[in-house]
Amino acid sequence: MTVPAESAPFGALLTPMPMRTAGERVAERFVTAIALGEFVSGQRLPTERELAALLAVSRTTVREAIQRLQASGYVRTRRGRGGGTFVAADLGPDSDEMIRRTLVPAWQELTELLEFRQMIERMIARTAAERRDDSDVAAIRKAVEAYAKADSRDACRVADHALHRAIAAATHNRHLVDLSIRIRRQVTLGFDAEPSSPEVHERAVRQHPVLAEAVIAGRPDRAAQLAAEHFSLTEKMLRELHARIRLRSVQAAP
Amino acid sequence: MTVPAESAPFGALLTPMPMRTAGERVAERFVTAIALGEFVSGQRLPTERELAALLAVSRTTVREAIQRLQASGYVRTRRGRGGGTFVAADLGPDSDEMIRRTLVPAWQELTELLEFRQMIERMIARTAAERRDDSDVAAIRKAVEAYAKADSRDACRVADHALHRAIAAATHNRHLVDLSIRIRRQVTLGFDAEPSSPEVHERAVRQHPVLAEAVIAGRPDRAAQLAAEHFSLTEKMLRELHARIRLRSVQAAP
DNA sequence: CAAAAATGGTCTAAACATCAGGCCCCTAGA
DNA sequence: TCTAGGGGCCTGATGTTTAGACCATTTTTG
Repeated sequence: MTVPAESAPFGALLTPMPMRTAGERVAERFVTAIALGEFVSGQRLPTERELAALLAVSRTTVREAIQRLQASGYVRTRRGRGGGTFVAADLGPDSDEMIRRTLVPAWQELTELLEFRQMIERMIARTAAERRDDSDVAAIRKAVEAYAKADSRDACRVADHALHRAIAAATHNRHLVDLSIRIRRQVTLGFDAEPSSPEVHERAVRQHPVLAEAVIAGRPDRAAQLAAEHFSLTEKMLRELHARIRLRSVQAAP
Repeated sequence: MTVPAESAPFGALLTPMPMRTAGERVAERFVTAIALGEFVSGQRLPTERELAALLAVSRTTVREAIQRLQASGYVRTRRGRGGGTFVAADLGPDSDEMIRRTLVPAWQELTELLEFRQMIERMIARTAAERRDDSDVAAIRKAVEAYAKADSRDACRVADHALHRAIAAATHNRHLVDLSIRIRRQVTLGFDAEPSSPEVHERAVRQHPVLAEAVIAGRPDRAAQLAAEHFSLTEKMLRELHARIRLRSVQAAP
């Protein structure tokens, strides 16, 4: 097999180097953090000067990132003493009308996304159950306890994220962890956080320790099964929400 | 567990942003590509002007990268007509040492990436076998035929890509398709081709139609199994490279 | 009430990165 | 010898990032 130097030697083979600016990358990091609940609604971010120091970047760059976040509505800033940059309290759609505008066009997309997540998380649970070591077990146990203690909605969200992240970390594969986070971010931004209802929350509360125990006990098949069930919750809720909205929509516009 | 707002309020989110220049990143890409055998010893790289166009980067940047590669001894350049940049023909006794210096820090990363791909592609194959419809089958058949007809190395790459993409498409989930493509890009570090050797290619040629048939026949478990085997090839190559380097290192420094 | 303090907002000058393009020099092959 | 195809080099323009000073606004404090 000779190498033809003419046909398409490297034509389709070399890919452009992505060149994003520091400001873009910083902003992206924050969007992810906010979507994941690392910063809860209303929370104040560190001051621009602190952020600059922590991120090892100039204040100008930090400001560029923050301005992007403002423009996208993720944060608001207040000036003066006691001011700062705050995570927007009213992230995402809250009225049915907004939900319809935001959600319905993306219905197919969201369905695929949630299905995708279910498959990925299933795989993560299985792999974690196969590979977890003592420190993973400790981290998962800690996360389960934290989840049990969470009371507010934000706290739940944070604890939920922490738990699933601990499980993902037990796979010892950074890409699985990143993918899990990325999907979660996408799901979160698609709604206002995860859609939640009392019964969903209740089921989640029951399922979490069971899933965690399956991972800890090293039972891959069971963990995978439980994860699949667990992550079907959101999809179920979404279907219900969709049905409800369509119903109201029909009622409202005869 | 309350969130201590003082001790370690933020996780990995507020760590320094790495800031590498374009030249550095381009050079890294080449080092990895050379180490994985994408460019064989003595092979001529595209001209600087071509690379600039392909990588969507200025010639200055390409030159900076090439100068780094020269300084590290990976490539030599010859001027004048018929000249160009050539992968060092005698990646001599020091070459493994150099490769190790550049690559070993990324070794864990590469291993995880390939492992990740294996898991994802396995899932894709299984899902495709479960969901393929008639048009998917037609597309896969067509891709298999095209692959059989491919003679040149480049044609093989293109056909390989097309085949795996057709299988991914049969999952009917856009995210799986995107992820598959993204991983492929990452694995080949922008060279849209696998690190290859004759025996790897031979095995791939044998495995492709079998995998395709399993998907077409709707045998999820078998398809998953075959995909896992198929995508272990690259990982195997990497392991061998790793072993070789470690061996020489031990021999050289008793 | 007035001053101080803490914050975001603005500006400037400099260093650095990147780019586009032209021109020079070197060399194999016609 | 001449020429085409390659790397080597230079310049000027533009964008990015930085450090730092200073301004504006608000809360707290004396």
